[in-house]
Amino acid sequence: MQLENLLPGASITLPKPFYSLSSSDSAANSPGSAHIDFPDAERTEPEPGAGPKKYLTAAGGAMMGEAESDAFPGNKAAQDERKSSPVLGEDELSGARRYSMDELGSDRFFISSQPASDGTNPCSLFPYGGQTGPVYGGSGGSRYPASLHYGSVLPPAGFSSAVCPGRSQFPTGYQFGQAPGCLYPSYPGSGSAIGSMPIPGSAGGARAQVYLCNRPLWLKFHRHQTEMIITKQGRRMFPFLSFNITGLNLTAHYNVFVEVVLADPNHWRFQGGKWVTCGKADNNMQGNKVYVHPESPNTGAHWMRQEISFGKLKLTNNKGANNNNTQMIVLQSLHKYQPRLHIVEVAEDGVEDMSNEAKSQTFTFPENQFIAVTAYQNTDITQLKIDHNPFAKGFRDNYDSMYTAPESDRLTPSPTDSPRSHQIVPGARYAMQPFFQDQFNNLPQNHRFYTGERAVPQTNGLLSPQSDEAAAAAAAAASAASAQRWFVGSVQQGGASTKLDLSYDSDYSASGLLPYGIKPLPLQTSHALGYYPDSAAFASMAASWGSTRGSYQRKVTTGLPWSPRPSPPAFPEDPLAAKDKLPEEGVVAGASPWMDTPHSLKSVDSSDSGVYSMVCKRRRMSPGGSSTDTSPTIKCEDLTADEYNKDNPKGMGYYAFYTSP
DNA sequence: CTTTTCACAGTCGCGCGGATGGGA
DNA sequence: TCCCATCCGCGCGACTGTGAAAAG
Repeated sequence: MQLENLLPGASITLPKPFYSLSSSDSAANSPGSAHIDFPDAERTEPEPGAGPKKYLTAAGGAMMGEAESDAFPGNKAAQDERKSSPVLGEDELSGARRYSMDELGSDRFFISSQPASDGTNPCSLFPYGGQTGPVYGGSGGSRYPASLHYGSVLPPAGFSSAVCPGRSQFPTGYQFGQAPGCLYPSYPGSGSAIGSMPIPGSAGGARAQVYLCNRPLWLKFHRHQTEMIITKQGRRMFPFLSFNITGLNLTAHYNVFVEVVLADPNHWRFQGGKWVTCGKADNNMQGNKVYVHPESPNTGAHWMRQEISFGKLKLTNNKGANNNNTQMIVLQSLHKYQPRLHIVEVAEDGVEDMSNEAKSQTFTFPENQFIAVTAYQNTDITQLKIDHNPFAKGFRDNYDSMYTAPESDRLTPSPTDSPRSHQIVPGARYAMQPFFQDQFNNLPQNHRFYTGERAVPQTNGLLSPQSDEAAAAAAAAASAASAQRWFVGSVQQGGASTKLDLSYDSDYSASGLLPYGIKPLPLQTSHALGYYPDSAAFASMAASWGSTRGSYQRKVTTGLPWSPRPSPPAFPEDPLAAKDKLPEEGVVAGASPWMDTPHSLKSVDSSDSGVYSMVCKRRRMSPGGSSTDTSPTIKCEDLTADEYNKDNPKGMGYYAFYTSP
């Protein structure tokens, strides 16, 4: 498919950097900055003195646990911590502003848990709320009203060709892929790309909204600076990109594709246990940067009916792969990239409607950023990949024996003969499982907590195969309706809520998602990489709970003077870290999340920087063969992931939800 | 010394073919 | 006895990270 056909004249814009603007930044630097309210943020806002933190109160919240809670910048505590974090200074190389997007915690993402605290209802957090607040207009000015598009902010004039000369295939004016589609020029802005173009046929100028399905997992990686392997043959991404879309015209046709652009102008290298910049990025890298979803073009109903996964997208460093393999995106090693989702309305025949250049939307999730590598550098990432990627199961430590540890080694007793289903899933954690299960309505456990009152009936339609477009459209419509009912219902039911309700209420009700009917029940589809379950997100979340860090056996760190946490400097303020510590590391103040590392290892790391360096580079399998301290936790992690994967091949984490004001 | 490439072992899903069982 | 459907095992390929070797 020709890109030109897809997007000729498309006004795909470089989304403004995301998360980037702190409250002060927004006010001082970006009068036109988009007021992106990250609904999710609200879920994580801790209410000191107001009882258990929200993300821990409800089963759902607990389940989402770290990934979610960590992720949200809205966390005041996290913000505070971030502001005072000494680690912040580590990013001198990258530049604070440049990576402002990584400062996942700007105030503007802080959505009060109190629906009326600011005099607005949750709706105000979204574009439909009639919000006319400032929207980042782009450094070069946007040709679009700032009140809209995130994905409509055009890059500075001349940017595409001057800065990114690599995208000659794009028509002049088509900034979309400007050169390796450089995103960084506008980095300091915000960005969570939110599509917001009016959709023909949609009353009130509906704008598409995109949810990052496996966001918890992405966040988990993002926290350590995600790395993606690139090979000549092409390597799949993990986590892979998976979205849910709403707000499209049911009958209109769209092309959906992912573009991977440079996230910053630097060349990176892994040194001293962290990523540091070293020189300029090569902007002249040629090669395909776009991966068109194989189901494109298709109707809005189709796209909204199901999760849109890009699991077959492959990354390569083989420049020659661009011409003959549209499934591969050509990247350059040791460069940081930002995937972007594009939705372009096209004619039924797949040809983009040239008459309306505004029919394109771009969505960017900062947590999708990654550094392309030919070999993993950060062992944390390696371990995360191993732990969560089904294809890497063979590399998991004690995969077989992990479940046979003595009872005394288990975190929790196994009351039944099914240790897997218990020891790894402590109450709160496990309680959340039904939440996910419910989304797919495919697990026996569905009925454990929920009965007829659940949203199941409402979702049946969604889950049922649709025979034709009309049905699909109806289903999609019903999707929104049912979703909304579901969300609202759980909120309105208040105290009568089931665990699910609690979780949802806690996590979403005040988030502002309700009014827009997030799709809580994506259809199960055969194409969605069942063998690549999104449940990894779930697994990642579960894995992050409790004292399960030992399994990672990171060699980095603990004794390092500059930071207890060798996480990339780009995320010194990552609220993930702050939040992460709350539930599982609070006991050891200032301790690394990986403090469970065997002592022998820690001592080595802390005493010898040279050794440390090496250690950081190579993952160690069960150091010392001592599994007593880690096995149980490993079990927990893998078990959770495994169990969930088995039972819920389509399990999806909660969504990251981006919309524009 | 850093980065890239390659072969390797492990897991998993899928397809094929044979075995089995039921019905005509 | 034949036909058909189902089940099961095997082999293949896809995919993963590892670790050594090669390349720069």
